[in-house]
Amino acid sequence: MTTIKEVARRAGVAPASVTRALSGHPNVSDELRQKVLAAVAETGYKPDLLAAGLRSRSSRCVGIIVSDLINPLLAEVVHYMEMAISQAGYTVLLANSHGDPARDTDSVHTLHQRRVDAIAVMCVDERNAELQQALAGFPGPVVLLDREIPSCETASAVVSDHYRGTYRLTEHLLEAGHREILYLGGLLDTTHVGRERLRGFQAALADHGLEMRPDLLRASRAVAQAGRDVIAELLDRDALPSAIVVGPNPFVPGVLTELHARGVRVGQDVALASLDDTPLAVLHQPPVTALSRSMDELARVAARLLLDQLAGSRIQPRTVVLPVEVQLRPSTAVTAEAVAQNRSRRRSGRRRASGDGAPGLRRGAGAAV
Amino acid sequence: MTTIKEVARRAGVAPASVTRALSGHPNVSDELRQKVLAAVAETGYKPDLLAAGLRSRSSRCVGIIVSDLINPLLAEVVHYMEMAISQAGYTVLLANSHGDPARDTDSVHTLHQRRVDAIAVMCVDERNAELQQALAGFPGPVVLLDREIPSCETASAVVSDHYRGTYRLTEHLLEAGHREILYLGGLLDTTHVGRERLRGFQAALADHGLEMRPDLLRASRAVAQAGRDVIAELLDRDALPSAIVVGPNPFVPGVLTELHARGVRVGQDVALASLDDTPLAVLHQPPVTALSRSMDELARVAARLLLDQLAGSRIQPRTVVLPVEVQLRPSTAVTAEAVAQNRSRRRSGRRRASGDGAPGLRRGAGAAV
DNA sequence: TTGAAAGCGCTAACAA
DNA sequence: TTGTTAGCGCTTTCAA
Repeated sequence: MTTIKEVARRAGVAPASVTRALSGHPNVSDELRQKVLAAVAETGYKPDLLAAGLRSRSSRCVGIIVSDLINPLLAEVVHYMEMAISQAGYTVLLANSHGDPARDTDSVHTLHQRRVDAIAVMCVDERNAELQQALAGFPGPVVLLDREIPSCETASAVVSDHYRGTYRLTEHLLEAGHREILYLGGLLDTTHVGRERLRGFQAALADHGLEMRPDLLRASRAVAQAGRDVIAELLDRDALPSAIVVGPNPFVPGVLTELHARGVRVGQDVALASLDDTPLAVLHQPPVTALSRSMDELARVAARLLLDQLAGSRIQPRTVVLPVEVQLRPSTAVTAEAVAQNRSRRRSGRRRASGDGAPGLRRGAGAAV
Repeated sequence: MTTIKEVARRAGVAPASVTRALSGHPNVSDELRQKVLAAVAETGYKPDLLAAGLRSRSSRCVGIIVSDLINPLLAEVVHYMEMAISQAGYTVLLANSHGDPARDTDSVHTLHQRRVDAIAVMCVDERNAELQQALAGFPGPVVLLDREIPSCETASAVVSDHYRGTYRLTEHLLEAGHREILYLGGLLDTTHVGRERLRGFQAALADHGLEMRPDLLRASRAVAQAGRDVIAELLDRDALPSAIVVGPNPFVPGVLTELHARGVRVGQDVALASLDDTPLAVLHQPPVTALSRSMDELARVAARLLLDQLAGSRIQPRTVVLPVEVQLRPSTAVTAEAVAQNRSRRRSGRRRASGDGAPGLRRGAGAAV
């Protein structure tokens, strides 16, 4: 590997002049620059960024901590953040927590040791005290994405307006007469997302004179099987409510799979709404009502915040709230009353044609409503 | 930030002894180790990995180049690779090419300059000469994922058996009597995936005495809109064939959207198969036949190859081929004959109820087959 | 088993 | 405008 010394020797100049010529230093003569560029071209010299970082005390790297890259929505955020970050001349160090809060903390330490200039955080558990401490000890700017850590005063945050989105989605169900609504969320209190969504759901219920029923509140890590299990269990107990609000997008396939398997018709025997929008929600028959938001925008705003702070503008850390849209689709175009009728009609239909293999609500699940 | 000097001073030992104590050097007395560990605990010392990397000539970082992280399948590979790599004590540098071949090359240079110990490559265009040259100039191990660069003798490769998978999928359609099959692929010759899939498709045709019809071969970058456009154009020309093979998963939503919009019933008015499996393919009504493979396994095998080479076992670079499964589903459970019948029945049906707004094949698309 | 010295490759600070 | 010198924080080498 050619070093700066070798280039300097060939060009007949000092190593520092090579640095200056290559880094666009203002006071460099054309002649010197020519000599240096020629020597660089000859040798194929590429500066060692490890050494440069050590000396200049800036690695020009940004760390991204993500709770679970297998979630396409989070992958999308990383995608767009990487775009903005690399465009600004920084390289991304990626740390994936795989749903384990301890890894969040480890990642901050590792990134710190690798001397990244800034960190973007989509952690598993924002309440984790060790994580908070590790972030507080990190010297550079920190931006949280859909997370909030009030204790961490050096951190900016970009969040979607999950409260408002979920409130309006729930309101839509309540206005269709639904009084028993299953809320199937991710971990409810580890992140801003989980917390605000549940808060929006509860507020909408309260404004319609309803309380959250503990038996209709389910939460678990955002893995597909969980969605399936919850629906299966409710159907087994003949306790499927007339409407379902399902949170993190990994649950959606599981919920739909189990409903199909049991012959429960979405949009007829149950109303279904998702708090994340996906191609599946759009293309399912019937299409599924969902909350949508721009992960692109989330990423761009977060990257801008980080890069501005890195560029030295002494911007105060701040919180940006981005809008969430309700995408109304046929899966919720059914009133509670219609759900009850559909279920009882199917029940009696099955009785008439008893013993046939046609799919239908098992064990008269409609009676539970 | 505490440095090794400060720790050494506190422990009353030499800096080199701190390194030895912390790095598990064999010849270190218990006493010295205790003193060092105490000083480390007191100060919260964390070694500067930039400096360590500079001196030891190994950054303990691995670069991953990915053509487009927004593709959930690629994100999944990155997810599992990161898992294996970080478990081995390495940190991942992520470089996303956003579909631009020039960025592939840039990324290799950047990662090289950042002194990563190895590179995993899912590039946009494996034929790119600059990329090949950049990879050849990289001193560490290189592993290609679903890519092949014969010229690069230092690179291992892990590929899925796209040829065999696509062959069998196509055979399945041919056996149902389909003779006009649209092949809607990604860029056909820039990667092993694209090339092998097309080769498998053509081989299956050839073995049934058919040639590839240029008007039934479409290719474009793997973005959603492309799928939609191709179907729209074919329907506009009344030229939709009886079966469709659609390649990269981003096309699938577009294809389905357009078919739905035009009232073409998948599995009745057209047979549809996808070369990538997704939750959408599984949960679509009717479910869509697709090729599936384990991205998890792909990633693990690739990571193992890289890490083994890093661990010094002088393994020859080699190519590993992983299996691809055909998931038969109802979307292809329709013969060419049935497609023709369905289309003409719908056509006459529409004629009887002419002028109504019901969805149906426009302009008698069935006649084209 | 431990310490002292050197130096990885670069850039900042200062001097010319 | 350019060169010289020093040193970022660590690990390696060599000597004790």
